[in-house]
Amino acid sequence: MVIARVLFPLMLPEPFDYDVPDAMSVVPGSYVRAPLGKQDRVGLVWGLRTAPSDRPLKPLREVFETAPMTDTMRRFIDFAARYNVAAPGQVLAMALRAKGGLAPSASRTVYSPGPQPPTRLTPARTAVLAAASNGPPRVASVLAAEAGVTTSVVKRLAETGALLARPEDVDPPFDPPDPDRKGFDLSPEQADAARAVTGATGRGMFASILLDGVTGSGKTEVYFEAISAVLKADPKAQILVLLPEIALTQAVLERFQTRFDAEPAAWHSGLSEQQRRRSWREIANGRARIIVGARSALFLPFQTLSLIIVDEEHDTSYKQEDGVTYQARDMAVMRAKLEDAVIILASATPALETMVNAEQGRYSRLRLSARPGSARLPDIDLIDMRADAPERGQWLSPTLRQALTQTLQASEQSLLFLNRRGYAPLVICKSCGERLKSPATDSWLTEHRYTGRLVCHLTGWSMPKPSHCPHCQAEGALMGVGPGVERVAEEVRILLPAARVEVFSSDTAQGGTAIRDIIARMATGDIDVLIGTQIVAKGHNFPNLTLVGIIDADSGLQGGDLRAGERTYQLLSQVAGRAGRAERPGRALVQTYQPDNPAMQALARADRDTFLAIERDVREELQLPPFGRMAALILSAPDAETATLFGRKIAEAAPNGEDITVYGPAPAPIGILRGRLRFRFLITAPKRVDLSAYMTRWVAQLKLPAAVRLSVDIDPYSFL
DNA sequence: AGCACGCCGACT
DNA sequence: GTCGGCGTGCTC
Repeated sequence: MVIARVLFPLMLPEPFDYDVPDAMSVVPGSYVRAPLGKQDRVGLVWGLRTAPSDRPLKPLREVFETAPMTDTMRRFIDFAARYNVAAPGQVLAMALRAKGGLAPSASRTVYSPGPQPPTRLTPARTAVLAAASNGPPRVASVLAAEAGVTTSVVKRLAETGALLARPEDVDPPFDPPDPDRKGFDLSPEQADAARAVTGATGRGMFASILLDGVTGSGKTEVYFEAISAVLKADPKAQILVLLPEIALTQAVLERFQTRFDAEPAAWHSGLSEQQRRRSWREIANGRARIIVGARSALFLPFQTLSLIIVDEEHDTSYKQEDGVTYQARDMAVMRAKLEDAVIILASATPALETMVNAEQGRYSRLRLSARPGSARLPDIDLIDMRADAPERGQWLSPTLRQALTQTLQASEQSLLFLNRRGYAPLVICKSCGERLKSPATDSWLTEHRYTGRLVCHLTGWSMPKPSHCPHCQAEGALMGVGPGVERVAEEVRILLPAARVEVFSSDTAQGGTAIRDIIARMATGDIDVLIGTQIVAKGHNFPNLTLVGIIDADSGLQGGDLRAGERTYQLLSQVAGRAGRAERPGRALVQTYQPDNPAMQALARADRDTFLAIERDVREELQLPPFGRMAALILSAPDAETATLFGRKIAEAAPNGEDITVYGPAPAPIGILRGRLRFRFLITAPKRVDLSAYMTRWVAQLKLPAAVRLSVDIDPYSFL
């Protein structure tokens, strides 16, 4: 008998076996319905084999007509599951996220003017015919409502032939894009880049290209040329354009519409169920040619994926943080490789990982320089904190204080960047000089005024701020030393009592809604001074923002978060992008104690490549990504005792691995989520180690109660 | 992910 | 005495 191995879009460890009825024809990749427990569920045939049945199997119920998923896509799902330490079914679920996409499109009857002249013209009939001859074919109820009559008039007219009734898909195919439509005239530089890109697509082989060009240099026009060439070369080719979710606006979709004279298939979280179903069906059946989507679009079951474009490839929103965690940009490169497709990574401020890949020859690199008159970097001034020192107990230099005051007076916005959560990164006793440390490690405790606790960011341990020094018992002698975002906010509020000041860190804004809310208020001008950790450097557009202050560039450029330096640079570039457009020069003030440091100098000169080269060397020396590997293991539990207990058990269960270091458990960056406590392990390893396999081994052997949940994050992004 | 089984609190 | 809470385990 023929046995089908069926993978369900569920968190199951492996595919299940089913009997294929004789009359049914299935191939690997077929979408099927199969009984699972009490119910029928949709699954995917992962493999077929002919074998005698060793035990009774349930039969498949139904095969869907949707084109089978390609072998390549199934290999990609297996790869993504293994790499990101997820069940294949969880990854499959991302590919099938469209309810009703497997059923053929529903159809409805629409009416347009018919061949026969109307007989027995009544006022009601005249009104319907007038409505029908005006505009596209519509359903009876709409037509009748417009004419102010009932649907029976429409139906009768259709019977006489005065109206033509025609079935129409509720989810119609997308119009084919026109590849011959002329785009903008390209500058010689753009034309060169376009030629290089179309040369790569023409070979029909895997190629990865970094399109490195500043804002306004015409990256979009270049990749439009590549899309056009691919559309022309292969009438079946599908093209995926990934964008950060916040960039996926109607205006952006219209750019595609204008360029190719057809609406692209969109894929993002804001689609209605019907739009989602339509996009999915057309993509899965290979009919949708251009797909514009957010990161999750990468997991759609394309038939012939020939070109992938990852726009703003450095954007941190490509990193999926909950459920199955993945980095869509990196997965996209792998998918392109499996599909023998071309991938273009486009950015004005490429991620360091991408730059290293380009440097090592894994990506070829195309550069576009700025058009004259377009945005340029803001004036970046280094503030030498030794000469221009703040008052005792303050963190803002006189120069920065003055700039903040001026900016507020001009009714413009300021943003202060400090990569330290909480109020103060160190607490000491004024009386005896004791530095409060975490009991388990030697690391300092951070004071959080927001919660009134002292927290160890390394081990997760925390306590309410004591009133006496635990060492000398002196009362009220404990003092926070050094700046955190909470303390800088305090200082700004004293300096500018009239200003609306807001702190933006993972402690004050948890979850997408809170983050969007604060961004919206900044964008509409409801905030005068925003003080934030790395979370602010996420690629937002604040038109009235003209001053950026980097409080402690030295800490941004070393230690803490390994991407902080990069983000400092991206943040500055971002103010730049606006300065040109608003015709108002942006200004950046960078406070540093080492103005002669080469990285600082590069930053001040807006010399991106030197800046990144220095960053790169630091990472290489410390064997941090992309030169080493990292993973996080996040444990969540309903209460502190359970979390602590299992945190210890999980730590003990860590397998031995050569050169693998496990840190933790420490409190996760978002320590409490949906009422659950979260702790986190960090794992580092050299590049040659298969860290995914290590994490899989670790997690597989654990026996945990259902209340304790684990998730693995390969190459985590948030560290604080 | 569903759905059932199972063992402890307030109710017609 | 039951109804039902959601913790645990299974689904080819």
